[in-house]
Amino acid sequence: MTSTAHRTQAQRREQTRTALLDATIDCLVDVGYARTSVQEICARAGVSKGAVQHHFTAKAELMAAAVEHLTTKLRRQLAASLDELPSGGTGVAAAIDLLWTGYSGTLSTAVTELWVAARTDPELRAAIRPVDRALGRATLEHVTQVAGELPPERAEMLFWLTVNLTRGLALDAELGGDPHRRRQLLEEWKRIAVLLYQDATTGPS
Amino acid sequence: MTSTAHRTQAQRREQTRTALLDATIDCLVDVGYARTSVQEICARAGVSKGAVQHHFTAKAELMAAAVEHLTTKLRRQLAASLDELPSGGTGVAAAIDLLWTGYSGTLSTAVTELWVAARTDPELRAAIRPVDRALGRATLEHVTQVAGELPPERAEMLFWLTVNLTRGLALDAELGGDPHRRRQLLEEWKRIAVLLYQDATTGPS
DNA sequence: TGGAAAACATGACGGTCAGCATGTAAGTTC
DNA sequence: GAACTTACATGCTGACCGTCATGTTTTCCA
Repeated sequence: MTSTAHRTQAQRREQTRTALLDATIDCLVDVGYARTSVQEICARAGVSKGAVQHHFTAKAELMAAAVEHLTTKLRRQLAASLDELPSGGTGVAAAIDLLWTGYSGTLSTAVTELWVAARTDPELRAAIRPVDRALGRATLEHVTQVAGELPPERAEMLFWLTVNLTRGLALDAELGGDPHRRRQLLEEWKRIAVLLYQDATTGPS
Repeated sequence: MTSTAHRTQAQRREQTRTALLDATIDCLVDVGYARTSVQEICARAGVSKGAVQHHFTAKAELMAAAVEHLTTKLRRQLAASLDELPSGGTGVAAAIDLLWTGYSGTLSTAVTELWVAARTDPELRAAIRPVDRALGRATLEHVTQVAGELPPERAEMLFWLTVNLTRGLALDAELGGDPHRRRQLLEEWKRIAVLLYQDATTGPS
């Protein structure tokens, strides 16, 4: 951790800025969007309300910045779990596992909070949509890179099915659904996906 | 609509109570959980804050009651769309459509709001869990009744996969994702499910 | 080395929130 | 029809919210 002695202005700025954004994410995960107040955020970040005022003109702007911060973090995490995979395309099942770990972590929990909040907040929604779409495309690329050679149309279908299923499962997990059943469902889906993969490569219907 | 003249006490009570609960649901759908205040609710219900105070000791209790109100409404809606189906088991695809319409309406939007809020609110969570589990079981029964004769284990698997996929799709819909793609994904999933159904009946792996 | 500028802290303001005390009207009971 | 209970309305209170005006510290530059 960088010391507090003799930091350049850019360093100071960047440091408290990321501290604020990280604190915002923590807040979303811990207390939810409804109770994510500026006071709570800067309490966790260890700065004053004046600081957040200096960096972001309004709370909405902070949230918009948090969205970007979140997606870059998610992308980084995705890349990291990609590196951990055994080399070479390890198939559809591995790709699905990848997506599940990506969509079931704390970062995605924060994303879900923002998503649901954005439904009734046009400003936040406008901030989220492009970033999320970009993340989706990037993830699709990374995943197809792992999944092996599928017909691109079929791969995209499988990807979006998996993403939406995973999001649903993540929601279930958030509310303390049965983890065993989730595991079972995911395994079943992997079986199905592999089966479909064979269909698509050996003989398209 | 019942007139306001000469209502019995029980009628008065029930009337404003449901008015409050309906207003709560409207509020959740329109402005989201974060901005669902007691004032806003009783403004929509056309009653005063004293009324909600009289019926529910605290806001949390109102929300808990709203959860029950919601699930009973959902159950009613499910039964209604069941009646609209052509008689006899119309297969897996019809069952999936049924689930999709159930999970993509405004009622489910409200449920999602409460769900996400409940993640960080133990009290609300405790109120939701049992009711939601009961709804899940009831829905499973109704759906299997439509889906035709599947091995019960297989049917339950398909059911939960569909539910979670549908919830993910509903989330996507809430944020203004591409409706065409959602339709496409749902059709694809129906194709897959029917395929699996054949597998399960003709020859289990 | 001293002044300008950026980064941050402090305190206050208007507004809204949930909860409560108290008052009023409608229905019930005798 | 009068006492009584229930259903609801009104108005207040303390707390918290986001925002802003103003002061203080830190870095930068000449």
